[in-house]
This record gives sequence, structure tokens and C-alpha cells, in this order.
Amino acid sequence: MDEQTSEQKLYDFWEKAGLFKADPKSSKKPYSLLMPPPNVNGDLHLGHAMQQSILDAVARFKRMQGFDVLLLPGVDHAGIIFESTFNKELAKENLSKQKLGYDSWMKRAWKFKEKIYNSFHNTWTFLGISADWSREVFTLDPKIQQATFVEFKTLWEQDLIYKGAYIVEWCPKCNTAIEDVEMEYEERKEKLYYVKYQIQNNNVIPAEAGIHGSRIISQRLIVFWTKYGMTDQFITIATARPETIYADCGIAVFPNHPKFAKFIGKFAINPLNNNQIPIFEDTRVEKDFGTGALKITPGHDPLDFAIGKDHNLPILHAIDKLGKMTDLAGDLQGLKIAEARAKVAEILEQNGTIEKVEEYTHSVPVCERCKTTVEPLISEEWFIKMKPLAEKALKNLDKINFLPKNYDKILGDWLSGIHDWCISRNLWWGHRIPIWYKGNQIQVSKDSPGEDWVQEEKVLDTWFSSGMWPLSTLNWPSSAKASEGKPDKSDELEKYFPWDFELTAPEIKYLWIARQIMLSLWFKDSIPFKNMFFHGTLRGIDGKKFSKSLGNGINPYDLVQLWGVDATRMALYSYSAPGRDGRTSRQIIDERCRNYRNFGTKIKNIYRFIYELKPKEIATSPTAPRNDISTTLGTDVIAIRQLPEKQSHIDNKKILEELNKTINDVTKNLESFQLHLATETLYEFIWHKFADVYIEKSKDRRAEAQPVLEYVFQTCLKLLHPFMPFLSEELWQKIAPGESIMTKNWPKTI
RNA sequence: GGGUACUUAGCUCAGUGGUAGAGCGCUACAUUCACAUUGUAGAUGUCGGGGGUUCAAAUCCCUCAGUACCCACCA
Repeated sequence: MDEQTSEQKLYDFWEKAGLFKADPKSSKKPYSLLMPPPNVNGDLHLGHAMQQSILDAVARFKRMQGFDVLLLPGVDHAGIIFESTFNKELAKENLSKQKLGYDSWMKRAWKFKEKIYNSFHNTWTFLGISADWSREVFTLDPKIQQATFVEFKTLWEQDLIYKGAYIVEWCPKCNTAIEDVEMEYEERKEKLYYVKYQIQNNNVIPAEAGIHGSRIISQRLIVFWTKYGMTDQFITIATARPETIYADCGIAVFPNHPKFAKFIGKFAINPLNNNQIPIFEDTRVEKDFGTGALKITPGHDPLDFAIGKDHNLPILHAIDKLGKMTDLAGDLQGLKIAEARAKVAEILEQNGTIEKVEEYTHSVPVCERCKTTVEPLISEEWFIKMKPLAEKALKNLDKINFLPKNYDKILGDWLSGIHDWCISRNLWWGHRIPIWYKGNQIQVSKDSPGEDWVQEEKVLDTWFSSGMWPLSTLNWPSSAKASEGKPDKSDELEKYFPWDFELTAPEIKYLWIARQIMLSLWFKDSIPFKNMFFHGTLRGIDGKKFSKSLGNGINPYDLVQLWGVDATRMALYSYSAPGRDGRTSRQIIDERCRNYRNFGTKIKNIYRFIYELKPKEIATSPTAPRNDISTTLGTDVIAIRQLPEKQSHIDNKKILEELNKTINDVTKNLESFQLHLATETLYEFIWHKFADVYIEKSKDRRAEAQPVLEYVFQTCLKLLHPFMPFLSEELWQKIAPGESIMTKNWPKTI
């Protein structure tokens, strides 16, 4: 507990001294790091702690190297996940979106957001993150609202935004569209019906068959076919959802189907309503599934929707948003899906169009909240045409240094096969789409264009705003305009963009990273960041992801309480190899933390030995703190190093050479963001070379060794500072009261 | 189905062409010494299997097997 408060004190000291602040007016070269904004949906977990510790180490390193460092923090409103989390909270009080209504729901949502926000700040502070808090941004802040609006308006004016039909997953019970993340999959045993569709023969369809009539007397079909010798004149399809047959609009078969190819271009007859539906080829139909023919129901299936779109089929709905049959189903209108399915099966059985029924186990998407089977439904949504943006990104991908390297190719592949981005969401939490309607008129506007204009109810996809994060956090577009007028050196966008360093978890490489690259190039004609670091994911010991529901998460706060911040950070760096996942458990992470806690203790003892237990006869040596102790000492040590062999002890030369090597290695490893190697090098040098060997042997010749002891130790503190900020600062201030190690220069070799 | 990685000491992982490494654990010894949150010494591995390239392969290539993740899909 004592340690915690002393760390808090140091943190306050740094903040008050303004050491975290970037200075756009500074003449120093800029180095900018963008914090990936965590989602406001719960406490920060161990993965966040690792991510932020990496970020902080790089920032502290660059500051000491003499850069004007901007580490810009922020938080993402995270539409879907936030709403889902928040609505679950409300459910505990037996409340819901519907019950509260828009205004009071929103009020409570902001309060909930504040609560999470505060917990984020605690975590950042106790981890020692040296971000410039005066510039902190939330994705719903006014300036981000403005940037998002300009983003939308520009794309709209460039004719890249359009409204189109789109399949959304609809939960009939919650009466809302739900997102992938809100879906679960359940293994269900269902029946797979093989249904025969008669082929229409233009020549021989007698009126008596009733094909053109209202509803055929189904039982008579088979009799009829047999009578006219047409028993092989049909296509069989397999379906698990026969009730959707009412909305069938076509039948697709895979190319060169041995049995069905001859029917291409003809029409099939819907066995439920006798509609004539076209038969055509499509490569998306799988040869080996079902019969190789697929009924196309664009209103109720995403694949069918896509196929239907390409073949200009209409979109019909047999099921409505409440999960009930529509008027398309005739007598079955109003029935629930399950009832309708049973009825349809009966009808098909009666009219002899069922070839066979198979037991069939497959996973069915269900709503995570109410476990109701989710129904795909067509809905009107907003899209961006991505092709031109992706093409520009593809051309510039090689300008970004990806770690690990192969992400260049992974993102490239994705960009090459890009499809349009659906940017609208049926949520309340987010940026409202700035579209206004009045009758048939449409306008893009931030505020109401006047009386009787109604705003689009949907909000924008979270990634639509966070995709602009690299620009909007630096006050784009207003600063862009300012700089167009007359160049101003203090302009922050010009100074800090593109960002020098960005890092994130690999699972959002497409959702976030690819979009940032596309949007930055589109709006600013520049890559958003120069170095893109994908860290690994911390997983459970079984290799599976940590998750709240499994309860296998590890709270960084617990570790910090037990082992201290610096030790926890060091343990996390040991997992920070780019792109490498780490398996861990509370026990294993504790082992590592304990090891680094011991390392910290070792360092404190080295300090005690060198400074507090300095023999009296050298107590007045010229190594007492001055303005810059390291410079002064460095001179002394250089002198020692340059002494001829006989006068300078061989151990001195050896340790100074090894220190040089350590400085080089640590610097190189930090420059290439290999923090796991940097910390390992330091650990090895300080403990096993400096303490175990040099210090031990120096005891016989203490006075002579003292300048070297001090020099090596001070250099180590500086090298250690990016990783163990608190311990290094605490000891530095004991050596040089009133100074901060943060303001010292990064060590150079001598 | 498409993609990406991983497989090295009992465990968790580094190392990516030149005599197998760390931490934890294990064994033995030491300890009034800055530090037992310690020190010294030690044991433990055909670097997933098989094949190839090379003077030389844990490291490069091919192949098989297992594991995990990402994306898509499940008529």
C-alpha cells in the first residue's frame, strides 16, 4: 500500500510538471503515438494493460531521445457493444430501451459511460501511462461529431454513399436488428426437406392443371405429371425452412449440373403458390450440398439475397418482423414460423412434392439475449462504395512499416477483395446519420434544415468515426482548413500527422486499421501512421481467449496491488513480441511478476550498496549530484576508460564495454519495438553481469570502482525508465533530488 | 470452405543458417558480506513426425499431424 501511494505521488509530480504534455510550439522533432481508444463497455483487462504499457514505453523512450512526444489518449463509444452491455444492466432493474424511451435512456447511458470512463482513468494512472491528458478525446465529443459529419458529407458529395437493401439479422422477440457480436450459435436437430418443383413446359400446360389459377389442388399434381409423362420434369431442392417457399423467386443450379442443366432458362413452378420462377446457373451454389440446386429466397437469406441481386430477382417476404407469416402465405398468414413450417410440410406431403426428409444437425444463429432463432430480413441500410478507397490504400500500403511484416499482405488481400461497407446501425448510441427527409426530399445536414424535416433514425457504424481517429483527434477538418489558408507551423495536424506509432490487437485489423488507412489516404492523401504494431493476444492456458462469460480474465489491478506496477509492466513486456500470442494463467503471470518484483528489489539493493553504503573515505568524491550528474560522471568514466591497461582495472573496461553493448542493444530493440528483447537484455546485464560479477569483485577496490559503479547504475536507471518508470524515477530522485529522470537524455555509448 | 500463426527443458516462452537459451520448478552446497525477494554449482531437450536444399538447419523449402485464432458460410 505504501508503494502504491509513493507511485501515485510520482505520477502527480510528473503531471504537475507538465512532463506528459506535447508542445506543438517546441522546436524539437515530433514523435506521435495514438492510443487505440478502448471500448466503453467494462474495465480494462490484462490485454489492455499490455497494450498501454507498450505504448508508454515507446513514448518515454522517445521523450528521453529528445523528441516532442505526443501520446494522445481517447475512448471509443463502441455502439453495439456498449448498447448490449448497457441494456443488460438495465434488464437487471427490469428496464429496457422501449420502457425508458429515447431521452431518459440516453441520459442514463451517459451516466453509465461516465462510470466506465472513471475506471479507465484509474487504470491508466496506476499503470503510469504518460499520455497528454489535456488532449483526451471521446468519440462522441463535439469535435469528433464535426469530423464525422464532414466525413459523411464529403463522401456523400463524392457520390460514394448510397442507400441499399441489405440483409440484417432480426430477432423477432426483441423486435430489433441484431449484430454478429450479439448472436450465438446453437446446434439444432432439424429436418431437411427435399422438395420437387415441377418444370413449366410452355407447350403442354393445360388449363386443367390450374397452373394459372389461384391455388392448385395440390394432390392432383403427381397424377397430372404422370398423365402427361412429365415425371422427370422437375428439380429437387433441399431446404430446412420450407415456410419460406412462399417467397421463392428463382432456382439456381451449379454450372453444368448433370441432371438440371437442361432446365436452365426455363421456369419452375412454386409448389405452394404456383408462381413461375426462373431457373438459372450460379457458381455460388455448392455442387455437393443438397441436390446441387438451390431455391432462391432473397428476402430471407443472405446468400440468396446476393444471388438474387445479381439476377435481378424481386425481394419477397413470407415472414414479417414479428416472426409471423405474411399475406404471401395465404391461409397461413399470421402463423408463427414453427407452426407454419409444420403446416407447409403437411401441404407438401399432401401434394406429393416431398421427395424425402432427412434428419439434419446444423448450427442455427440465435439471439444472445433471448435465445430466439434469428431471422434474416431485408432492410434498407446505408453503404459506402469502397472500391476507390481500397485501391488508393493498396497503392500506399508499402509505406507503412507493419509488425509483424506479413500484415502488409494480409491487409492487401482483404483490400483487394473489398466489398461495400454498411455504415448504418439500428442503434441509439452513436453518431446519428446526418440525413434529413421531407417527403421525397433528402438533405445532408448537421442540424435540422427547417420545419417538417425528419432525421434518419439510424446511427453510424462505430468504425465510421473511429476510422477517422488519426485525423479527427488532431482537429481535422478545422485545422486542415486553417493550414490551407496560410501555413502555420504550430498547426498540430501538420506537425503530428501521420502518426509515428500505432498499435492494436490483430482482431480489428480490418474493422479499424484497414479503414484508417483508407480514410486517411482519402481525406488527407497520406498514410495514417508510419509504424503499425500488432501485438499478440493474451489467452488462457488452453489457448482460448479470455472472456467475461468464462470468468478466466485476470484483472491488472490485482497484479499491481500484489507486485507493483513496474513488475507487472515487466511481466507484460515479456509477452509483447509482435504478433505472438501468450498463454497464461493467474499462476503463471504471478510467477513472472514475482520474478520482476525481485528484480526491482535487486535494483534497490544495488542502489543501497553504491550510495548509502559508500565507504567514508570516498564520501566526498566528485560524484555528488550536480546539474546533470550523468554528464559529469560520464566525463570521469570516460577518463577511467581511457587509462592505460595497468591503471584502469580490467573489470572496469569490461563492464563499460558490456554496458556499451547493452545501450546499443536496448536502443536498437526499442527502435524496432522489440520490447521483450530490450527488457531481457537489461535484466541479464543488471543482475547477472553488473550485480553478480562486477559489484562482487569491486568490493576489494571500492574507491577506485566508485565512479564506474555510479555511472553504470545511473545509465541503467535511464535505460530502465521506459519499462520501470516508477522505480527508476524514485531512485533517480534520491541521487539527484528535485530532478526527474524523464527529462534526462537517453544514454549514449562511451 | 478461405486465410494466418504456432508446435523448442516438467510449465510459460525467447532465439530464425554456424558449439541448444531465459524465467519458474527441480538437486546440492553456501550465507553475521547491498540483497534469502540471495549467491554458487548442477541435472533435464533426437528444437512435433517425415523428406529436401546446404560444408552446416530449431532456423530455408516441401509434406504430414496436432493446436489456436481471424474471415466467410452452413440451402
